[in-house]
Amino acid sequence: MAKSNSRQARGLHSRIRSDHATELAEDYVEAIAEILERQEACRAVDLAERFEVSHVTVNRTIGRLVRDGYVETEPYGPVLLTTKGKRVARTAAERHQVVLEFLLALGVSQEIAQVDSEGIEHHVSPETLQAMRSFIQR
Amino acid sequence: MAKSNSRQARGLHSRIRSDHATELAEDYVEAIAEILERQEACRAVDLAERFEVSHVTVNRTIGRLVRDGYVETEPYGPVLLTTKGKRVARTAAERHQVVLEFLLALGVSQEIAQVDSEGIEHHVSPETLQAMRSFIQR
DNA sequence: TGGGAATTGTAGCCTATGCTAAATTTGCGT
DNA sequence: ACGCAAATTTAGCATAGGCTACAATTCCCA
Repeated sequence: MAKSNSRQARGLHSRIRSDHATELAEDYVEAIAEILERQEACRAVDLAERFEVSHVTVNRTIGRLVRDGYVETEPYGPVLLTTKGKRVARTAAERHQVVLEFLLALGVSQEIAQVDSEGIEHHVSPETLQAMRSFIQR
Repeated sequence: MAKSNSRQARGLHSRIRSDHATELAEDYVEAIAEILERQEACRAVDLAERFEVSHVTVNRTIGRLVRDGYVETEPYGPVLLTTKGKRVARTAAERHQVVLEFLLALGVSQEIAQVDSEGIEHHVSPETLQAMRSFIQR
C-alpha cells in the first residue's frame, strides 16, 4: 500500500516524468480498445500501422504493457486488454473525447483539435477536465 | 533548407515524437531565461534544483542544447542563451502564460492550473493558442 | 596564499523507445 | 499436405534521459 503514495510523495517534475512514461501506455490501450471495436482481434501489426512505428518497437512496448498489467498475450497471439487495461482505456477515451469536444467548442478547427487533443489529453487533471465539461455544456 | 520541411513531411505520430524531444529543450531554455531574470548568471546547479534531477543529467542535457544551438557555455562556466535560445524561451514563456491564464479564466484553481499548464503548453498549436487568447479577452 | 567547499566534468550503469536484419512460427490456399 | 506469405520474435545497435561514484576545477576567505 505504501507504493500508492509514491505519486504524491514525489515532486512536481518527477511526477511529470512518470506521467510521460504512462502516456504511451494510455495511447496503446486506447488504440487497442478502438481496434477491438472494429475487429475480432488486435495484432501487433495493427498497432505498428496505427503509431507509424516498426513492429519490433510495438513488440517490446507490448512486453512492457504486459509487465505493467495492462494487456495479456501469448507468443504469436493477439493482444488482449486486462481489466486494468480496459479501465485505463475507457477513462483515456473519455478524457480524449472531452478534450476534443472542448477544443471544438472553443472554436478550434477539426484538424487542429484532433492533433492538439492527442497531445493535451495526458496532461489534463480531473479538475481541469470537469471545467472543460462545464464549458461544453454552458 | 530542406530540413525545415521535415516537420511537415512526417506523419502525425512521428511529429508527436519529435515534439516530445523538444519539450525538454523548451523547458530548459524557459527555465534558464527565468533564472537569468533574477540572477546575474545561470549555473548547472540552478537547473538541477529547478528540475529536481542530478547535476550530471543537467550537464548532458546542456550538451544537447549546445549541440542543437539553444545555449552556449564553456567548461566550468555559466549557461548562456543563444539568439535562437532566447527566441524559443520567449515564445515558450508567452505560450505558458496564455495557457495558465486560460485555465484560470476557465475556473481552474491556481495550483491545478499551474501544474496542468506545464504539461499542456507543449501541445498547443498556434490556432488553439489564439482561441485561448480570444477566450481570455471575452 | 593555500586549503576546503562548491561546482563541474567523467566513467559507467540503467530503462525507454526507436531502428534494421535475420530467424521463427502460423496459417491459408492450392 | 505442403509451401509460401504474413506475422512475430530475436539479436544487435542508437539516442535520450535518468542515476551514483569519483575526479577535476574554481573560487573565496582565513
